[in-house]
Amino acid sequence: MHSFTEENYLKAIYHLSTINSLVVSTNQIAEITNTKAASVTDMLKKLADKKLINYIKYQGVTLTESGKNAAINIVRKHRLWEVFLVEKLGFKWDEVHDIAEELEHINSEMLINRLDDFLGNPTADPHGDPIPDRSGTIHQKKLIRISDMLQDQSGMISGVSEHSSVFLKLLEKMGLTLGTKIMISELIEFDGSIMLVINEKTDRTISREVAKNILVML
Amino acid sequence: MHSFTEENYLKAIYHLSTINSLVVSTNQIAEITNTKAASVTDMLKKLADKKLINYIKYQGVTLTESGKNAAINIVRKHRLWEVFLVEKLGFKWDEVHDIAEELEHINSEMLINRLDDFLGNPTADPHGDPIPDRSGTIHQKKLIRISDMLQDQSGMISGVSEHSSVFLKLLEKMGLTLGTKIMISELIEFDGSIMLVINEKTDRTISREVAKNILVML
DNA sequence: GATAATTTTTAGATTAGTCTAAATTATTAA
DNA sequence: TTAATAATTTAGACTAATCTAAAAATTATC
Repeated sequence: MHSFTEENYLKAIYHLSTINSLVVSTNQIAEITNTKAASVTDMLKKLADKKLINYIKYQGVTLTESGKNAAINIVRKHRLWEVFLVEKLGFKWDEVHDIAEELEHINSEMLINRLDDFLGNPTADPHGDPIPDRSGTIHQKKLIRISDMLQDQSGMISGVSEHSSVFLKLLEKMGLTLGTKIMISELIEFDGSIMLVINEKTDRTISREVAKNILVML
Repeated sequence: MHSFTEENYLKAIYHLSTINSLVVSTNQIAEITNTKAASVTDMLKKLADKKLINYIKYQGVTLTESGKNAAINIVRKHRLWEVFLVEKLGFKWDEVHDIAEELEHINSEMLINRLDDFLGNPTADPHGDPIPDRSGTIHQKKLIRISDMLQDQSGMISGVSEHSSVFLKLLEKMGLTLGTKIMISELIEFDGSIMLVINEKTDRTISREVAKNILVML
């Protein structure tokens, strides 16, 4: 098995590689792992020795097949535990991240597969992110940002691209939680804010910044 | 918070202090933590600095009030997770120890109290060991070993003092699980083995070694 | 109560993960 | 296309937890 720390680096590299380019830089990793670039370099050598990443000095890293599998497995565990915390223990969607960060490192395939069954094999976590199945396959639905929608388009809120508690609490307060139906009633030219109708009833205006972080299934 | 390792030492000291004397020796700790005495000495200094133990060189250690609270909290978490694994995920009583060893270090009071409620505030784990309540109080029932019972005495199996998978599987096979009623039908002088009647029906003979590790409520 | 055996501690090293500061390589911009 | 800037790596050091071997203290034994 990989150490707690190695797992966190793999996860970080994986997440970064899904955002922009597949190739991830030392500084990017340092930033999201809250470490310094020098520490990252040390760890990259170690992960490369274990054939979990492809690493060329000064050129950035990509995950190998085996590194990617390890990373996806951690993501699977993280998201299943989040579902458990929300569905079974009654946590709110903005409260589960830190606890799941710890739980994701518990090592037992049997445990995680039984948890998966216990939860009814969910396909998405409380933030709408897809849960990899036990073979590592991720069934990602096509989602677009509200900020990319056109006038009169409608859809259902199915994910978020910002997971901070502040943001999630705000969505809650505005009634913009997962499963909510929305329709774009107007695009405000002045500041890019967007007016929408929630569940065919309520009117609401959201800032462009908020709109960019809400993902909708058309 | 205390480190993973510190927690394991506290737990070890706690368990040892409940077996024989309250005062625990360096070598005893080394044995159950799978480390060497020299390593234990180092850690004892650290725990003493943090006022978690009372430590005098060469004289052994006892837990302070704060050390004991920390230890009991870990025991609480361990046992609640064991109940979860057995009751909710369908693990057998001989399969849960190692996973609970990992889960017991997850740090969140809210998590553990919600888990407690989710499980219906159980008072004993799958091996019959008492679960400390959220204030740290342990309601230990009076149990005696089968090996200490007299001819014709009867009672209900309510705990075990040996937690190895081999032993637990054996009990399972012999029908001597928690909740089973037994009656001592004969004490064999020759080898100390014991004949008993299970649930007023089945006859069975168990060795003294097995009898010493089964706990009964009269 | 002196000596032998056992237990415990100290000394000095090792490994994983981290850091700062300096050196090196890559990128940007004039 | 060279100089400045930014990113990355190396060098050397630190902390937590561990180890072996040797020294010191305690306990047991005669």
